[in-house]
Amino acid sequence: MITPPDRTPLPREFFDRPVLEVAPDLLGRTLVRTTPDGPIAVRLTEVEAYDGPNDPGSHAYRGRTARNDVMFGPPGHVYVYFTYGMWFCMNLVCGPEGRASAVLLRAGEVLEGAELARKRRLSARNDKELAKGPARLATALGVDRALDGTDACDPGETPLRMLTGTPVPSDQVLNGPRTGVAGEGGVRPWRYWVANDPTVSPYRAHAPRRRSS
DNA sequence: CAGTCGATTCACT
DNA sequence: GTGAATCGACTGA
Repeated sequence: MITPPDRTPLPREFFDRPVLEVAPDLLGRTLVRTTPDGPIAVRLTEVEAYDGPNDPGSHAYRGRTARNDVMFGPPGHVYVYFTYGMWFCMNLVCGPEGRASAVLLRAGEVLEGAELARKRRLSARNDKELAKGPARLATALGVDRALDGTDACDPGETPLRMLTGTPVPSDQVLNGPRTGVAGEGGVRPWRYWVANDPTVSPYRAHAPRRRSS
């Protein structure tokens, strides 16, 4: 249940800060996806920071391309990418504009619209797994490339909005190496999660794939 | 223009 | 714990 004070949209200034400041501050916030069937609301419990120009793990590390274009735009917009041939993951762009930094939304607790999320996440064995992992989160919310570039700060009838929610006190925020990131970029401790939260995804190191033939 | 591999998930052993 | 699924963005020739 979301109470009125927590329904306030996060202002753009919230995202117009260094990504390492924004990432932990997003924990406990509410992400709302509006669909024709109704809203789905998620409390964020796990995120990862990607800092464009300095970060070998970032999609923006090698410059602007058609795919990562949104990362180079204004803060507060949603960057959605397609990966492993079947999944989508979503990020929120941080400031300053043009730096191409963003926060990957990795997991959350479904607060509202669980019936809708379950229909999209048939393999989930319980509700804790509905949004436990970045692609699962996007799937549960019905987020795909059509939402790439959406302004999450727009107070109007946007399909996706970030609300104030209930920020997590910093003594309940843990951090560590990023999940699945190759090379030296992986060791940066820029993954943040809520301590002892059952919806946080398990850590996995980057797994290099065997060559075919 | 072909080769490589990914900010992952799921089914199985 | 291991491997398959699946496709398109990016790279380098």
